Amino acid sequence: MAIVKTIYKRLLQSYGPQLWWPAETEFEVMVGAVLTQHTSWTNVEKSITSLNKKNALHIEAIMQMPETELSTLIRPSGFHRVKAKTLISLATLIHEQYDGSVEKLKKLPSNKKRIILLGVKGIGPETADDILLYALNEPCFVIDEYTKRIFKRVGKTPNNGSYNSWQKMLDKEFKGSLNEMREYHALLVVLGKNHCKSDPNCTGCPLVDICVYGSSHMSAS
DNA sequence: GTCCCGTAAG
DNA sequence: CTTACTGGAC
Repeated sequence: MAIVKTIYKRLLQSYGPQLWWPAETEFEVMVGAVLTQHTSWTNVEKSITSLNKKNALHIEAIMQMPETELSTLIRPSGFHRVKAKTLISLATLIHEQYDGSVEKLKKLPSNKKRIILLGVKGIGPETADDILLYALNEPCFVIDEYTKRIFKRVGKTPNNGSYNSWQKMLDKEFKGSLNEMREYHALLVVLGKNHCKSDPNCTGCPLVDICVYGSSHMSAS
């Protein structure tokens, strides 16, 4: 079986369904996707909690909130000034162009949705794909640092290292349902946190035997 | 001091 | 390509 499918099966078997994204609403998924940029999820949770306490985890509240107040609320997530601008731009876009309805956004063709998201300053390809996958029901491969690191070590790398070439390579080899695409990204993140860190910990990794890096780093120890 | 589910700007 | 953006956990 092709390596990309094999890895999915292994990870699902090892870790079970992850049922991502952890959020109450689709807009909350979007907020979380922005806040978790280069930031650990535990810090994002602090921000989400603060926003919830202010009853501010919805489009109108974010849109109307003074930038300084919002940036204070999301402080634990880091890059808070930049991220506050991004969240206000995103909320304003949905409010003004789509009647404040995520459902309207969702109904647009997938390529258009992606272009719209990428048009928001502060939303790049990874965040756009997170939002497409977990908020707008659009199956796609999210290419984050974990994904690249894991597939590089396993021995599966695209011709050039661009975001698009990674995505094309993986989308081509794994045509999954929406739910499977959601699970795959979640499972790769779990593997990245548990084993495939920048300083790798191959002991107990469910992929050691099929990983180029893992195979050459387990014998000696 | 290093690492977090990055992005924009120079 | 490099650097700025930022704070919290370990």
